[in-house]
Parts: sequence; structure tokens; C-alpha cells
Amino acid sequence: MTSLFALVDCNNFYASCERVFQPSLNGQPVVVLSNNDGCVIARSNEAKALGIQMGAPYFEIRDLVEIGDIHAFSSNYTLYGDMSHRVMATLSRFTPNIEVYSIDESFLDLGNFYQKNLVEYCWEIKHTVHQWTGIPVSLGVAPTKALAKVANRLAKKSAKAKGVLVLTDPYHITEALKATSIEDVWGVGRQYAKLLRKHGVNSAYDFTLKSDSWVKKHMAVVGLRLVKELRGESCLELDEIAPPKKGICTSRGFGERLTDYGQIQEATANYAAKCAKKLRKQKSCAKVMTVFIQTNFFSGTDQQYSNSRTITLPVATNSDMELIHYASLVLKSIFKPGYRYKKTGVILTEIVPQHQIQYDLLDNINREKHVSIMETIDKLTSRYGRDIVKVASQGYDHSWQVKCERKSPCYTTRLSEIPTVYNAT
DNA sequence: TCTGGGGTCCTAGGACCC
DNA sequence: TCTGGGGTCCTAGGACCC
Repeated sequence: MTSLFALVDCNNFYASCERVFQPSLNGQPVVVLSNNDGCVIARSNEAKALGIQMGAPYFEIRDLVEIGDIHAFSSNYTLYGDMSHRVMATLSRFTPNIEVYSIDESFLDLGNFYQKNLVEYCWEIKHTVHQWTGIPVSLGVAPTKALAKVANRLAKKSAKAKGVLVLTDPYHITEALKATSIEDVWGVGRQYAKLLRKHGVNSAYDFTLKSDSWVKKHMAVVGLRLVKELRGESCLELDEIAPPKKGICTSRGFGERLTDYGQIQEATANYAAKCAKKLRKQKSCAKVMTVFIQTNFFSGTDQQYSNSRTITLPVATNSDMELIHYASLVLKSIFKPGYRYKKTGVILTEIVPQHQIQYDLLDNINREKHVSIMETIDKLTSRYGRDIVKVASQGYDHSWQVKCERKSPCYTTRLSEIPTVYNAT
């Protein structure tokens, strides 16, 4: 049987989410900003047309925002996550086999759909998603995932395709590959693009003409898989079930530079609690923790310092109290006074299923109690909102928190309420 | 003044063992 | 003091993704 994949991609996803709830912004330039309102991470077509680049620092366009020529939003991941679920649920109606690849993209297995009128089916998918969720999507269909990516990109670019492109016959596939420059190929980043250009590879088509041995030598097995996919040989399967994460990280820049240890400690405690929550969500515990701290690399005037330390925990855990405790200890050991800090983060690795923990004979923590406390906290927060209950060292001042001055309401989910502080001792 | 955050996979090289 | 080779495990770093 021949394989066939559709790549469904939400157009300008974050910007589209904002527009669903403010339809007056349709046809207007809209951008969404990164944490701290630092730079542009999503743009509507109108914003792209104004020449605003991905990653452009916000201060470069602030004037245009202030006079109302561009509408800018702080990122609102609660809203985008919920909208993403709605889109994916809608897509699941169209095939039993779907891989949610990222917050705004899915691969659909259409292997059994060759006999269908594929173009018509794609249009039906596109219309239904738009009607049910308000989000515009584009579809690219082809015999491999890498080719479906190529098709999807052209579907968006081409005025004729209008968001749907089915690539099944060899002639059209070749034409599509010729029309795709090498840096636009999925899996070819800046370094590989440079290397390939140096060797005369300017398009995806040129790439398919390179020998397997050349590709393997310069781009290892990942590159080899990619070039085969572009030639139409399917090497990447549909991964329907997301495997549990092997590393979990929470880090953020502060709203302003911090020098005070207490504030940095509070931020770090909150990041540790966020990591713990992500662990519990996938029913895992972590055995190794890294904490890092850094000043602002971009500053030409500030004294620079950065450091990190990794520790192995006595017993793998997903408890807020325990992870906060260790994160605070590690932070203390790497914090040096006298610097203006920009960012800290907590990274957890050696992640194991929570029912497979190696206990330690010398362990004197009442783990059953921790588990039941965390279950209670999770229930309360899912019912009454994030931060309704927390560990005392997480504080409630939050002067370190990221700036998000232009955030839209969480239209589709419950709002947080006033926090109650839980004492962990 | 202002420049994101969270992941994955692969490889080379060193340490260590027999 | 010199003489090997092969295997495994771990880590750091590089490449990529959205």
C-alpha cells in the first residue's frame, strides 16, 4: 500500500486565535509577542506584508503599535492551548490516525483515502475547521511527511492553491521540489543550508540528486532519511501517541533585571513548581535537576555572570515541596551577589514513570503524604484556577514576573482567582 | 532601556573495562 | 617501560524543530 500524509497547519496560529475573539481585527495587521513582550513570534499576513520580521524586537515596532497601525498582543498560551485542542478534535473527525505534531500542526494519515477525491476532501476539512473553531488552516498532501511539508508550504504561498495542495503524481512533485529553495526544506536549518549551497544544492530538487553516501557523510542519518523522504520513499511514520517527555524545563526572563536574592529565589521556586506540575501531568517523576542563572548577555555594560549546577535527587519525585526545596538549595550555591540578573531556569531530566520509582532506605520523607497533598492541590487548581494554592516560598509578590502588558483575556477557560498560601512544612 | 521558551535526536570523544 | 584492540557507557555539544 502506498503511504499518504496530510500536513494541516493553522495559519499564523497565535494571531488567528486573537482574531477569533476580536473579529474587528480581521484584515488588520496583528502580531503576538514573546514572553516579556520582547519580540514578535507570530504575525498576521497583513503584518508580514508590512515587512515585520519573525523575531523582530518589539521596540522596533512600538511606534506603529501606539498609533494603532499594528495590533500587538502579549502571548496567551492558555488561550492558544485551548484553541489548539478544538482544532485537533475537529481534525480527528476526518481520519482515525492523527499525529499532533505541535500546537498548530498535525499530520493525518490518509493512506486509505487514495480512492477519494482528495482535493475535495481537503476543502471539506479546511471549511469544517474554520466553521467550528474560527481558525483558518492550510493543507498539504503527499506520499511522505517531508513532501507533505513541501506541499503545505506551497499551498499557503500559491494564490492558485488558496491553502490546499495535493501532490501525488511524480511530475507535480518534481515541480514542487524545484520551486522549494533548500533553506525552506523541513530539517534543513541555517548550518546545513550553508553547506548545501556551497555544494551547489540550491533547491529541494537539487538535494534529491545528491548520492546517499554524500548525504550520509555530511548530514548523518537524519539527512539521509530526509533526502529519501523527498524522493518519495516514506521513512517517517505517523507517531500517534506522544511519548512522555525526557526532559522538562521551565525558564523565563524576569520582567526587569533583579539583584535581590529573595526575588530570584521566589521566581526559581515558581519555575520548579511549574516543572513539577508538568511531571504530574504525564505521570512521571524526575531524578536529576539542573538550575541555572544568568545576567543579560545583550548588555554591553553589565558585568556578566552565568552558572548552572546539576544534582541527583535522593529519590525521583514530582512533589512541588521537594522540587522547590532542592531548587532553592542549588540556586543558593550558584548565586553571586552584585550582578543584575536576567533569567533563571529549572531543568529536570532522568524522568521515570511515577510507578517505577527506586526508593531509598534512608529516605525520611513521607512520600504518601506528599502524593496526597499534590493530588489535592491539582484538584483545587483545576477547579479554581492556577495558583489558588501554593507553597509559601513561591511568594505572592511576584515582582519578578514577566511583563505582558498587552494580554487578551483567557476567553475560553476559567480565570485565576486570588491565591491562598499553603505552608509546606 | 527594550532581543522567547521548550523540546528532540545524533555524534564525537573520553573514561573505563576486559 | 613498552606493547593492543574491542566494547560500553556517559557527556558535551551541535544540529534541528515549533
